[in-house]
Amino acid sequence: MTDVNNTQTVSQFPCDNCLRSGRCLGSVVVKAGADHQRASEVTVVQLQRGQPLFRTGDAANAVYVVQSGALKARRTSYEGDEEILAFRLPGDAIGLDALGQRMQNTEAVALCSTRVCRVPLEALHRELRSSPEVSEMLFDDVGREFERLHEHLQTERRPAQARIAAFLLAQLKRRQRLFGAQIDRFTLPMTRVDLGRYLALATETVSRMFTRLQQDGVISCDGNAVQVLKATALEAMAGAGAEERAPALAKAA
Amino acid sequence: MTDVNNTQTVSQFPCDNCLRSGRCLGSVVVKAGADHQRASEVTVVQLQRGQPLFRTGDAANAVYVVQSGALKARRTSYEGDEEILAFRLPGDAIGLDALGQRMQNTEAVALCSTRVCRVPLEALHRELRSSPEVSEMLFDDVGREFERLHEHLQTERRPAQARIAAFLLAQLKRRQRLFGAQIDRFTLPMTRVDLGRYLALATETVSRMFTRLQQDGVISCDGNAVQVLKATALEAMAGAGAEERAPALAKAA
DNA sequence: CGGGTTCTTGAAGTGGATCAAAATCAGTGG
DNA sequence: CCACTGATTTTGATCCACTTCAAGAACCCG
Repeated sequence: MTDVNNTQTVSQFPCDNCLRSGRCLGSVVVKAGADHQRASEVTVVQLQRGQPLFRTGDAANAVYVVQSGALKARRTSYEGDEEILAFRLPGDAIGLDALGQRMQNTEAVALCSTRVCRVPLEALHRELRSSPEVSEMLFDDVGREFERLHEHLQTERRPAQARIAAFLLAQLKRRQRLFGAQIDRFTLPMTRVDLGRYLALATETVSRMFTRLQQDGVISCDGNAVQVLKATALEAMAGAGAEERAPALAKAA
Repeated sequence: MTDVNNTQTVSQFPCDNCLRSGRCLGSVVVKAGADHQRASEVTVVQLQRGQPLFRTGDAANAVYVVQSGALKARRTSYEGDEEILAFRLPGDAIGLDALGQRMQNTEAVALCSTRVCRVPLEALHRELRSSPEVSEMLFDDVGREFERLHEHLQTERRPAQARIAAFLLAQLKRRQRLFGAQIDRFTLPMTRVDLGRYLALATETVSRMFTRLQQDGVISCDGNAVQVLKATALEAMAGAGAEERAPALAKAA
């Protein structure tokens, strides 16, 4: 099956190959439907790097949950260039911001090969009335997204170094939650440019901050592969901003 | 009736004295309840200037709708000072961001004498299942709030002048929608300090921008009473930022 | 191996923060 | 009605974090 956008609809059993099976909005809707002997209209969409899940202005007739891969939620600024509002990782809901809207006013683009679960609004509305689990899960996701936006707003008001530190920490914790392990290395799915557009920093500044974090021995990284060496130092920077930098700065002559 | 916080619960018929009667989340919940012969648990709360509707950490067991007056939604930044996430005017919902949460992670404080409609989450959940109007209205409010946050995020990435212009325009349009008339003057319920904390600008910068807007003849204002003289100029500034300022700048020697 | 992105590094310019201080305003009580 | 106190606002001068501009360097892919 292929839809207008050349996106692939993969399976009729959306949760079959999903890491988060049973713990996402999609799955509770599927389950609620099944309880009433309804065929699920929830489908899986496969995207390639750079491919949009939807564009600004598209009819907002579904919400989505990321199964694997990563996407960015973007907008176009007044000056005409890209602004990134969020990165979406497995388990994240997409499109909640269009709940009351007719149209999408953001654009969701895959950062790499990505699999997404599509939940039609119609099904969501219907199961919302039949199952308290659905409304609970929806409220959870909505609340989490508000919380993330509030945090992000706060982050953007802090100095560059703190923004990067906060971002890396968030990524780290996100992966740890996702894999349930104490990992310390991961690969960022987004470019420095994307990161700048998410954190409201010039690309050059992002780059400089990465360099600095490496010099200070807080992280080590090769391209987008990052290893966090001193999580506590990151936390300190994310919290405390630029008041005081790490002690390791006696090196220039 | 008086509750723990010294807030006054005023009436058993919450919509009686409300300008927005019938066009808000509270009223559809009341209506849905009434349809099932249920006594409404929706109540009205009266607040004085400076009085909190709820504090960070309070149990999140209700959402609210402003009937009259104004509030600010605040948080404490890492540095310990106030950050303002939103101003709430009549018709606005408060507390949607805590939908999936147990606790409030913001604080809502009245900016002046204010009347708020309290909708217990329990009632909301219940009527959500009985009435599609409720879920529709809720989704509307949630979507609008996401949209506002996205806009705000974009606004904060723009130069100071554009932020102030965008803010004033938003206020103007808000009042026009509220009163259904083409008004051009209104009184801001918040101080310059509050405004700075909302727009992520130093108070001094806010003040300077107001001065400049007056010098350029775009607005005229006496304290918090603002009159918009050239709405189109405001729009241009909100859109175009500081690339080019109004022509009237040949005055310094 | 060429040609495009993406990333890094350096030097210079600037918007807004910060510091400092005066001016205005809002109560409050004599 | 006015003097007094504290909060809010305004204005000026200085400073700095980040942007912008400019150029390499590294990477990636056909």
